[in-house]
Amino acid sequence: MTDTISNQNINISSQLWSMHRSLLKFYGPLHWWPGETELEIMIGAILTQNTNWQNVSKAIEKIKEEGLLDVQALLRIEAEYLGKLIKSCGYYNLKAQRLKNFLSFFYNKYDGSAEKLFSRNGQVLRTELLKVNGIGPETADSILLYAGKKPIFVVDAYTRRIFQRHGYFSHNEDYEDIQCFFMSHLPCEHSLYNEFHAQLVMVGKEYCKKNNPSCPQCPLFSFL
DNA sequence: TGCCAGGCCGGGT
DNA sequence: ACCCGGCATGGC
Repeated sequence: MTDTISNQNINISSQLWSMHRSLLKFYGPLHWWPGETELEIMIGAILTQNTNWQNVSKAIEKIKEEGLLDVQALLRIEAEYLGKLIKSCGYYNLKAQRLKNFLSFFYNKYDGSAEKLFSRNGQVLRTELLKVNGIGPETADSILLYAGKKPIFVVDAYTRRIFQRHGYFSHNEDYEDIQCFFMSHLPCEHSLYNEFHAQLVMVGKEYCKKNNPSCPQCPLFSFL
């Protein structure tokens, strides 16, 4: 009985590892997250909520053009003006406020210093981030993994959809269930989680869209 | 043209 | 504890 269970677990682990290796061959190293500083990555994580990255990068460019990629500068300007700058990424009023919520937290509690922020324990910081209005589990984990280099697996719509299609999930697992699935079957390394999530997003964008059946060109086709 | 994108919140059952 | 509507632009 226990043998069966642990064999299954070993099996899942090797499947996941093998998928990751195939994707590495297919895409090469992806060097995520796109963004030069921790602040830029964290802003991107909020702006990309339910939004195409292309629209987000335009918004970030605007902020940079205005010389406002700075915690205090962004806190000083009106939310309405910030909304105009980030208009291209959609939900711009909402996201302007969410950015300000996060930046206030970041500035008031950590002096706007990424070094101070990420000197905290990952799980402790996660619960703090989740208290900020506008930061949910995926945004918190993206910040922790990609800006903070914490070994925390990020789950997004693509991850869910791809592994549903491969028969690992049904449709009612919550975020924590899926995150636990990956973290319990993979070594706890931030570089692995970084690369794997980036790979899943690439596969999702190109081969696993919503109403787009799996095709032989998909690098994960042989795993179906 | 219509559908989709790297979610999250608040209110109602 | 779920379920749902709202938020909104730009690309294909």
